Amino acid sequence: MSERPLPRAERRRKTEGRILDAARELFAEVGFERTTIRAVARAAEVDPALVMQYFGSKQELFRRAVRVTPAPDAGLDADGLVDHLLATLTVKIGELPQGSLAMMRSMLTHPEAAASAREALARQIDRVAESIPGEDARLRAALMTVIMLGVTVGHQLLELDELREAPQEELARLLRPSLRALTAPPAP
Amino acid sequence: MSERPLPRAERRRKTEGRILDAARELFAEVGFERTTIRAVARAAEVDPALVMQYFGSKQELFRRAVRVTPAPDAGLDADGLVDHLLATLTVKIGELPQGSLAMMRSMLTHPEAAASAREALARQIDRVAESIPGEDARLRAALMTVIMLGVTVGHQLLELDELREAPQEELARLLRPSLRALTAPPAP
DNA sequence: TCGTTGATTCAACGAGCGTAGAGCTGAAGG
DNA sequence: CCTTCAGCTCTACGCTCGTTGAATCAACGA
Repeated sequence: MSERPLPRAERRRKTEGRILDAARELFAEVGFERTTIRAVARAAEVDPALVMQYFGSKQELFRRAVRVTPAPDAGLDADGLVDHLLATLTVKIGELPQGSLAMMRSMLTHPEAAASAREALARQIDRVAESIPGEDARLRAALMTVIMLGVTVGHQLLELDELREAPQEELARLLRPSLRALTAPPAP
Repeated sequence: MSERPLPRAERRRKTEGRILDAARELFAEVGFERTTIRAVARAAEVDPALVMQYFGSKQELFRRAVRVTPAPDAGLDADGLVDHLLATLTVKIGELPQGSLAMMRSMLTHPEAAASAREALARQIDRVAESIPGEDARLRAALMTVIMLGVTVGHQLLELDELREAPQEELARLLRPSLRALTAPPAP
């Protein structure tokens, strides 16, 4: 059997990665409160104390695990924006970065996750608002954002049958008019 | 000072009510996990053991506290339905029954709250689906429901500034076209 | 080769939790 | 007035959690 001893640095990197993966998965599945350091350690096949040594606290582990990548997208016109949002939804359905799921799972019950979610949503609202014209663009952008939030929560976290069973393109097709309705100021 | 000793039955009723009110408030504010029996007891000015005596377990206290009133509404046509949903939103903004908030707060992290939320949403989807025509009525009803869910979560639980600042009628006005877009099958 | 250092584990602490059972107290009822 | 009993409190058990400091072990540098 080849028992090549890994170099120290690489070993450390891999272990830390295993811990972070395990943490992300558990946080996404059951949220911050129900995820225990001990369970993370077990899943990563590591001693609980090691998790503390590497990350200092459960809070910090959560912070590191849910680091959400801030969606790099350029300026779009209103129609392109809607397509972009719906595409995001499609991605989400397939395999939304687990870090985001972890944050969303905990955002209603964990103060820091809530703050983090508010921040991420505010960024998204800003981006959307830039792409749509009209007076109350920010408010309409917020509504578009929480609509996407509702769909994602219902689909990914609550796992509603009706949404689970529908193919992704169908969801996008049905949702498009609802989002478009918010890209321009409504007729009085 | 009038120190009229209350009759035993009434005293009991009032105490139980105080406990349930305190529980509802705490569950709505911080969710199931972070709400402790001890904190509920403190808020109700009662001994923790009494809470157990009355409700048997924290789980059962939660069940009793979040009993959600199942919205009595009759058959409506599509337009009436949209107005009804938006009116619900308006009510929610003012003072949504705290039991519902408590359930929603915990639905992502507490298994039983999740089941309860799924059930409530399924009922709502059924009711909405009955009022709209067309082939994939159920799916469209589900989307309308999660849209309302998203708005409520963003507004009531995450307390997004953009939604908090807007008057309720404005929200309803902007949201109406998005919901209407789902009451009929879309043009191919 | 050998001491050093960093990765990893062991064992335990202190706190907070849900919960249980015995005990107290004053209204109810004869 | 005295007994009874329901409403309520006191005290404590057992468990799990996050966290810590010492101990172990293997890779590294000289």
